[in-house]
Amino acid sequence: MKDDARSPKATLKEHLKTAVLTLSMKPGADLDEATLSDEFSLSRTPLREVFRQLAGEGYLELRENRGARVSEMSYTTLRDFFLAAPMVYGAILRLAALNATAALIDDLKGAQQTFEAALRSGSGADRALANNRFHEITGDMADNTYLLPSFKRLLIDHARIGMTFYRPKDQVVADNLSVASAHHDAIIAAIEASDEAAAGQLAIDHWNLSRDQIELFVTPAGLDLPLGTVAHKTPA
Amino acid sequence: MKDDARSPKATLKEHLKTAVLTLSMKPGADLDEATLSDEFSLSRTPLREVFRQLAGEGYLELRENRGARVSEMSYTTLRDFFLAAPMVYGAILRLAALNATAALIDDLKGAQQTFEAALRSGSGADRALANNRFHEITGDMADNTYLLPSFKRLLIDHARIGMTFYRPKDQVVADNLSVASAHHDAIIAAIEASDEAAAGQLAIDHWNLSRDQIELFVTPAGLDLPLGTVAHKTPA
DNA sequence: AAAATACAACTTGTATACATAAATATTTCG
DNA sequence: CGAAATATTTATGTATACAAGTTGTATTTT
Repeated sequence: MKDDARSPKATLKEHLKTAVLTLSMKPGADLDEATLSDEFSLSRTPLREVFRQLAGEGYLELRENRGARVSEMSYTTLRDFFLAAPMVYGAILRLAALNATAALIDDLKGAQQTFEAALRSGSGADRALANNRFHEITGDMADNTYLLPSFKRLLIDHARIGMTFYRPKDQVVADNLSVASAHHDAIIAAIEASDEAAAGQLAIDHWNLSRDQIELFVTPAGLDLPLGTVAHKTPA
Repeated sequence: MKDDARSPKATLKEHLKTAVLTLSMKPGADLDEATLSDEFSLSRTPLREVFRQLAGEGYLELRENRGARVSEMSYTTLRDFFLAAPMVYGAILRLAALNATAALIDDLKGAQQTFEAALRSGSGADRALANNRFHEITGDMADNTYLLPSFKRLLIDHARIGMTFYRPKDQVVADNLSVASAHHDAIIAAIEASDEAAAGQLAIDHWNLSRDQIELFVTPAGLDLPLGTVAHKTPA
């Protein structure tokens, strides 16, 4: 299924993937066949095939006689995610260090430049997409049929988690992002040097950073307000 | 997509999965839409949707304008497989030991009984399917969205590798199978006791057994025949 | 005789019309 | 009024017809 990038089908697929990753379509949101069919000038038959394919890749969920919706994120998601991610990503980066080709290393450097550009001047969505692209390439480098399916699902929710727990005004968050960018550079170096052990360790470090950021978000420092300031509704 | 088990669509899906797992459809084999459409009294539209879904799960591969074929197994398959399998299966069994419900433990025991019955009197395909079912249940127990996709792909090729490297006449193979069955019993015990460490170790042991059996198959003892027995073509 | 090209048969992709199931609004009756 | 039953509407599932692309074969050309 290597779609021509210009076909309406490929356009739709790209659009939906981006929308899911950037949360512009929220988890659980319903997809209407008729509407999308109109918007992308595509009949329902190929549209539904795209749904099924994206469901297979983990972007959507299909329910019998009830259409498609964006994959849910529940409160067990984060736990499942951080259980699986270090292991899978560690394996991916070790294999990437062993198997990377010169061409893919170039791609990875390009993706990192795009990521840095997005850090400086892009939107949150731009940053999430660029980061996603960077990691996808490491997956290509690892080139293991059996690890990729889980890795790609992790990347989907990695992007969505990043979008969820990002607060642009927060200095700590900004600092974390530049650390993440430094990680990317170190990952490139380890892969280029075929340094399997370093690559594996960087995977762990990278996820620890993500987890720290989420902890900051979930358990913030309490607001410093005296009790008793809650507004009461005036009786009619 | 919880299909009614009686719907022609579900029947087709079941049939194709089984055929792929048991090698009754060989890796790389082409699937003809018209023929299958006839055989399962289903029009091409839903049939193609099933193709796409099975492609998402790793049973089939779709190629633009060239229909579907059964997923290939290449030279690198075995290597990729044994790289990923111990890690993923180890994680699955550890999580299964932590999360298994009583209902699923019952299911697992039932699957193991079916497997033993197949060992005694079933065909190679029966055995592969029963074994596949057993491991699928451990995946359900682990209940981690991110690990399951890779695990399920591993199970597909585990079944196919088992079918490929099985020789019914060989005593060593038969012995290995009864060891495998003993592993299953030990796995059930570890899960029931919530013994995470034991479960993880059993995963390793189980794959080592598989790998040994394949080595036996790939590098057999040479045939003991003298040189010089090659027949020459008589000149005309 | 070998290569190139044009044609024909077949396969896949898409659109549309129809069938069926779910959701919603309406009516009926307690 | 309110709850249940029923009609209406809307959305999903399937079949079929047609369009577009691919493959194999026959013919032509060198």
